[in-house]
Order: sequence, then C-alpha cells, then structure tokens
Amino acid sequence: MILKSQVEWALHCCAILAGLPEGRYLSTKALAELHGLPKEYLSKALQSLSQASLVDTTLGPSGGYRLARPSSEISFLEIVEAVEGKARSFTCTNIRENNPCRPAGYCDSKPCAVARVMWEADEAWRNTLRRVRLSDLVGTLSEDVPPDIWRDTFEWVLKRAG
Amino acid sequence: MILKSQVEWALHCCAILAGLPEGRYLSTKALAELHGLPKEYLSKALQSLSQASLVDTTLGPSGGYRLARPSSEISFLEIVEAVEGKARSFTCTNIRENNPCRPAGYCDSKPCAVARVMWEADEAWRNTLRRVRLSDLVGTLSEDVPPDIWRDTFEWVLKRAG
DNA sequence: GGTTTGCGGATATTATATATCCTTAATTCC
DNA sequence: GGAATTAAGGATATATAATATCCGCAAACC
Ligand code: FES
Ligand code: FES
Repeated sequence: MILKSQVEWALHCCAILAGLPEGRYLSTKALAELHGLPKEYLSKALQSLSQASLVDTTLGPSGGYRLARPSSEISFLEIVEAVEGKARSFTCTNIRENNPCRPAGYCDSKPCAVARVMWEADEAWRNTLRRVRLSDLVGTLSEDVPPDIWRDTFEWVLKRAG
Repeated sequence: MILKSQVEWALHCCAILAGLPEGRYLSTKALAELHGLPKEYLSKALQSLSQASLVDTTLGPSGGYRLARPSSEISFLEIVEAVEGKARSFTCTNIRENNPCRPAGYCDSKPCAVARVMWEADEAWRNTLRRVRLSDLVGTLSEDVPPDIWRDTFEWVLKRAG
C-alpha cells in the first residue's frame, strides 16, 4: 500500500497557492519549476484538484490556479482524496462466501468483522487528515522554513503569478 | 493506495488458526479450500506470517500452520504488517529541495511539515490496528456467524487438521 | 492573429500485485 | 527403506496500477 507521489505534489502546490494574494493565479509551469516536477504529469494532479472544486482556474497567458476557498476551509483530507480517490484502502472480496460449510444462498446480515476493523482504521486515518486544515500547514511551514527562504520563495512566485 | 488482497486472506486464516486445538496444524491446502483461494499464492501470504514469527510450521503429511502465540497476544497490526510490510503509506521524495530559492547545500533540520501530517495519519491507522487483538476478532466473528455454520466450519477444519 | 494556458484523450513506460510452476528438504506413514 | 505430503523459496508469467509524455482543443490575453 503506497500513496501516489501526486499526493505530496498536490499538498505542496496548495500550500503555495494559499500564499497567493487575492485574485492572482499561478500556472502549472511555475508550480512544476518550483518543485522540480514534470510539468505534464503535475498538470494531471492539478486537474484533479480542479475537478474536486478545490481550486479555480483561468486560461490564457496570465492564467493558472488559485484556491477556490480560504485555506482555513480546506482540509488535508480533501486534497488527498482529490488525487488519491475516496475509495477505502481495504477492499473485502467476500472470501467468507467460499466457505463450503455455508448453506447455498445464505446471505450475510453485516459486512465481515475483518472488514469492519480495517475500515475503522481507514476512518482513523481519514479523521486525522480531516482535522488538519491547509492553513495549519502553512502556519507550520512558515515556522519551519527560514524566513529569508520563505520570503524569497514568495517573491519568486509573485514574479510568475498572473 | 490499495492494500493487497493477501491482507484479507491472512486475517481470515489467522482467525481459523486461532480456533485450532492446542498443538494441531492446518495445511495451506485446507486453508485455500476453505476460503476458495489459489493454494500456491496463499502459500506466499502464509510464508510471510511464518517469517514474522506469527505462526509455527511443521512439514510432512500432518503438517501445516498453527499460531505461535495465544490469539490474545497477536494484534491485527502484526498480521497486516507481516504481509503488507512495515513501510509507511506516504513517502516523502523531498521535493522541497528543488525550490530554486534555497541556497545550495542547505540542510533541513526537520522532516517536511507535509510528511509529518501524513505520517501522523499513518500512525493513527496503525494504532487502530494495534489495539485490536486476534482474539477480539474471533469473538466478534463467533457472534456474527450463525452458530450452526460456525460449528460446521470447525468440524470441517478439525477433520483436516494434522 | 499569435501566444499562453488549462483540459481531456491517447499512448508508452515502469513498478507492483497476482498467480503459477518447479526444486529442495523435512516429516509421516507403510 | 520407500512413497507420499508438506512448507520454503526461487524463477517466471500475467494483470493492473502508477508514472510520464504527447497531442489537439478551446478559452483568454496581447
Ligand atoms: S470476507 Fe472480506 S474481510 Fe471477511
Ligand atoms: S518535501 Fe516531501 S512532503 Fe514536503
């Protein structure tokens, strides 16, 4: 079980978008260059964010992406699910049905106990991500990253923002 | 991100092994037939359990698998990690290093804030699985499964246990 | 009108999961 | 002792998913 690298990309891109001034857009090209990522493939991740209505887009030379909502109203989980999908990590293939001791046509009243535990763990994972807001991430980053690098980065970004 | 189906197989097999009388073994063949699984491939999952020291094995016509410890001392997490691996679901590829505004040779003091949140969620997932014992699963199953099917199944198993 | 941009489809490449086959050594039963 | 059965591990094949690139389209800007 391994998450796509697009999850890392999307989260970092959203953190950058969260620092954009009101109404400005940042292009795939700039985001790819800033993070050293393949532009075409990063574009797929950003399209996922767009389809999930987490970002707004606009076309043309000064176009690109911006957050659709304030960063305090976007959760980690929304970003992760946008690129990774909402499907649970554990899928039950109902192997209990193959038990030769089961009467033919017997129908289970509940999902299997094994699956229920695995899904509970999945929920715990999602709940952790649900509780973290994008604005929390930006706050932590601004503490971790040295002030001069932080400032230079947003200067770099603003120079390219449409 | 999707767990291997071997996780479902291993958990169900362990639940069966937990019901074996002291000192008896159950073969791959029987476990595969009981769950309707490909014998050769299920064998790989059972080998993983063996390598993790969760089960004991013995060779020969009456050989097979049994739990290495009481089911109350085996957690869901141990079984899941045996087949799925202990690696975290999120891997940081350090894309922050590609930021062109970073001075050459700059070294981060902490893991990235994005990764820390993802790893925290991963820990929440693992903690949920750590708290559930194999004996808990057997207890739940014995409540869910109708008594006659439950009894027939273990009769079926005992007929094949070495 | 030429350029830039996001978008979606098609395609190629790589890695992983799934599955089978075969050999070896240990154990049981006759 | 010999035949049958079993787990273990290596080699290999197939299917599916992740990664990556390319192209054409329509909207927006100059
Ligand atoms: S039958 Fe799928 S988890 Fe039990
Ligand atoms: S650089 Fe990997 S998660 Fe931030």
